[in-house]
Amino acid sequence: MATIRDVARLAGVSISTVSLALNGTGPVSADTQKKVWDAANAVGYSPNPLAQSLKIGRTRLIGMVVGDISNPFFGRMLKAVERAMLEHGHLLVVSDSGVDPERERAILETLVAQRVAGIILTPVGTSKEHIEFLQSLETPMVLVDHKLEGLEADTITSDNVLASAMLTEHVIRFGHRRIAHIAGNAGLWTAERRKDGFRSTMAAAGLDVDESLIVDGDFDGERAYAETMRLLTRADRPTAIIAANNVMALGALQAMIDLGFRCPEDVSLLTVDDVPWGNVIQPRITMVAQDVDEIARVTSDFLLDRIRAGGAPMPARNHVLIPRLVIGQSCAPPSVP
Amino acid sequence: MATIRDVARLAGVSISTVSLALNGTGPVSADTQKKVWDAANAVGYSPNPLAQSLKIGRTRLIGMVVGDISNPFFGRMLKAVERAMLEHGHLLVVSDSGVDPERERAILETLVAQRVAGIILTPVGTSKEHIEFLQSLETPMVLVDHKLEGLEADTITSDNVLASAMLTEHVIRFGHRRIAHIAGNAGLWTAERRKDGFRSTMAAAGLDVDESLIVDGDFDGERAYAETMRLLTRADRPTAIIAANNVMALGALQAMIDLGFRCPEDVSLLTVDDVPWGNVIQPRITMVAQDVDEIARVTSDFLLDRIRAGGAPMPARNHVLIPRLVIGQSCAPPSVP
DNA sequence: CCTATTGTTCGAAACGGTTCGATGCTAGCA
DNA sequence: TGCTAGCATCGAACCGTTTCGAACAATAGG
Repeated sequence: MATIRDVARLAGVSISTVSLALNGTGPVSADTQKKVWDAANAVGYSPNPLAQSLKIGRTRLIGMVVGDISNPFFGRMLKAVERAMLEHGHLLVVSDSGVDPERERAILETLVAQRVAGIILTPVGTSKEHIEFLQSLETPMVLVDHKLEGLEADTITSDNVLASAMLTEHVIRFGHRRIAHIAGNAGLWTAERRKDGFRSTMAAAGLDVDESLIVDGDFDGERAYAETMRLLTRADRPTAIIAANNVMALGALQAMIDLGFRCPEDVSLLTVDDVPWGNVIQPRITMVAQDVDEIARVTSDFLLDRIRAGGAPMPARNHVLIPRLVIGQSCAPPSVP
Repeated sequence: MATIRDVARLAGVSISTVSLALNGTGPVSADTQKKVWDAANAVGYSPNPLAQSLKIGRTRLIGMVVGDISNPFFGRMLKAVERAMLEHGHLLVVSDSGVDPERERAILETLVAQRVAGIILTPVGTSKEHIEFLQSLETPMVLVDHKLEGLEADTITSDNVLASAMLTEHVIRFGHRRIAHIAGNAGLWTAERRKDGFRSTMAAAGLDVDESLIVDGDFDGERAYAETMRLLTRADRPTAIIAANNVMALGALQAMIDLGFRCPEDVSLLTVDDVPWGNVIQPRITMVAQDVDEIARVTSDFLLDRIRAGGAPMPARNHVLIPRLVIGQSCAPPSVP
């Protein structure tokens, strides 16, 4: 591969002049400018990003760390973010933390060692040390989906309380009283907020919350399947289920089907987050949807702004998405009132 | 961040000795060894990968370029590959070529400039120049899903002819005669082979192939939706549809639902590739499935082998997956024989 | 005619590692 | 005792850039 020296030799100037000319930094006379560009084209020169990065101290890589890469919700976001970043000359490094704080931390350390330009993170660690660790990172960072109390950072989140409140409100209006909630990982901000929204709406409607109907599904399809099995085989089974995310809703639906329950005739089902190919799934599940493209756009914008700022202190911004209720066919009045 | 010089100073040795000791290359006495390690731990040293890569000439990054990142099939593969690579100290850079050869080429050039250690590619370019371009790359590379005639490279593919042959055979046995095929992008190896399998099986069964029933769906859900709409509103509509991939099958199913056709009573549907959450979709679609984990494993193994070989010539290996027919409830005898 | 100014260009020092040839030292052997 | 091997360590070059202060020529001002 041609180096800056080859260009300098051919153009008959020093390598510093080549650098100045090609980067447009520093004053260079018009004809030198031309000589250098011609030489660069002649030898097919393109600068070695490694050498540049070593000198500059940072690369043009962006690290993206999420809990579960294979969640299709993430896939759609990934696509939009990747495109936006590529337009600005950034490449995307993706990693899966497997919802494991230890792993998340190890990956982040690797990314920082790699001198990535910025980090997009769906944080799963919530301990005090973990937050201090995140705070200590110099790298520009935006948090998606979760928010961490006590961490000063840009965030893009949904109004999670509102999201599950909307679902709860909706299903209550159908006359349901025994409503189950399949929650996400205990301790995770998003999961807790959705739980809060469920509880407070139930309370506001004057309904007792049976704590045994709030189960932990770990944002995982299999786990949700098992928990739903357990819920629906109880004598006092719930008449409606609200899942805290799409994957768990599908797990729950699977369990219903396998047990021979009809949805919505026997059990109503609602979920937070869009379901992949939701409209070919029967019944169409009633949900609150988030605009993935909006998330991707804001995430990219926030991060690019911070990168441009070059580490200069910036007030943390917080973008809250307003969820939208999408009515499907998965809700009906309870069969046994 | 601590550099090798800090370690050398603290340990009272030269930086070359530190490098030798830490990397285990070169002879180092036992107590020097210890001094160096202690010093390294004391200052919290970790080598700068940029500096290493600049010297070595390659990074520990792996580039992965596919046609559509957001395809859930890819998401599952990504997860497995990322994990395998991380275990070997590699990070994964993902890119979406959008099934555009120009874009694919630009991305590959960027990756090569970045000195990635290896490339996983789902190639979409098929022109002669494109193949020559790929051949000219020095970087270790494996091709997934598609194979390019005339390109000497490791490949992981399905027996695509067999895959669609199995589906065609299956649906013929139900008594169908007018069978449509929604194919992938014209010219793409995988798409053509699947088309071949369809045609040859029809011919072998003594059935005429109505060429107007073979439509181009570009491996795209929306496109497939539109084409299915067109197919099913014809007077001589087909009684069965074979989609060349999962996303197109879902698009086709959506079209059927929207037109008020019942599946399988009115139209049978079959597909190549697993469908995300296929078992909650009604009806369960009959398909030939590929083992994603096997693809991911073999892909990682092939690439890691090549990276280990350090660019030394190796015969190209070719792994062919045998597809497995998974019977669903989306096939029935034709309603109008 | 000398100096100050301006506009270009250059040399050299980083950035943080790896690697190879040279060097110093000790031990073994004649 | 002198010579050679062999082991451990070191110095320096190098990977390919950026950047900064210095040098230089030409022009303007006094």
